[in-house]
Amino acid sequence: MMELTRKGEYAIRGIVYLAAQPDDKVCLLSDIAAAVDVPATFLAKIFQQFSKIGLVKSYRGTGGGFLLGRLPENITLLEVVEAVEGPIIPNRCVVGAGECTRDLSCTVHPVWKRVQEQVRNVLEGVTLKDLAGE
Amino acid sequence: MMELTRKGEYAIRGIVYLAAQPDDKVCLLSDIAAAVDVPATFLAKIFQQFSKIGLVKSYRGTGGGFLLGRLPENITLLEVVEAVEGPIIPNRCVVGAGECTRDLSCTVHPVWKRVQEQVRNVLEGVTLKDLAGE
DNA sequence: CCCTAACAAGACATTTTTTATCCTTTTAGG
DNA sequence: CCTAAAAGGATAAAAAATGTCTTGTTAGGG
Repeated sequence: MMELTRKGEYAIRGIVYLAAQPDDKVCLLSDIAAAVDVPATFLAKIFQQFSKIGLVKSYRGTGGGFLLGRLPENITLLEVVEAVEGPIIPNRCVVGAGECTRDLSCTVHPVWKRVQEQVRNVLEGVTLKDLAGE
Repeated sequence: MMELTRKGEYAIRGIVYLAAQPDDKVCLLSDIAAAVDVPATFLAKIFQQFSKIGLVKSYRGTGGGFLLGRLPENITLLEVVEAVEGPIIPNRCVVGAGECTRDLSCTVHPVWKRVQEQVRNVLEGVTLKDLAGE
């Protein structure tokens, strides 16, 4: 339970690799994929998602590639994970009122809410700088 | 991400229902299923898992059915969830040494470990008595 | 202006997991 | 024995995860 998918793992590996590169080095997708051992086509999809929300910047054409959208210390693990896995929702109930028909009587509800908060807290407290190790 | 499956939801609903019953009332699976709005055949599988590890007791034949294996205050939500969803493992790495080849270099590892602990803590702090409301 | 390098985007295919259902077997009571 | 009820195994349908392929777009360099 609560397992990160491959996609999530790949996403983290890929962006942590970027974070570990010299500041404005532009990296080829193919190089990143090879370095972190992820299928290049799959990683492409992941980085496209990152690109859309500005987690990474991308350049096309000759000399193109990827680099981090912000400073590593300003990108949290939470952002990375939620970017590819969607919001952290341990239970459908947590989403919001109305989604859970047994809303009022549902005593489990607040428990999942707490789980959600705890997890988010941990992930929010870790930046790519931490993960890249300086 | 981190979403409980239907099975998990059903499991909780089912066993919380049991916990809310008078102490040694034996409940029919069909009644429980109807009450908590879960397919009876599916709930049967879930309760079989519960039964194997003693979370519930079952009796066959006429007058048979299910009741809680222990007092509601002695069964934690963690047990219930792990019984049907397996151990709480946010990331394959956390399982143990050797499972993750990039073990040593994996800076993400300890983060997931912390997530795991936080989640387990929350779920362990809630009992079926809490959930059944008295 | 064209050719090539590189990412973007969408459609498609495969595999695994989830979500069931059904049938047969076992156990127990009456 | 006959019926009630759970146990267990096999199977099936649907959804999600995982990956691939093809085509489009953008940019640089001769």
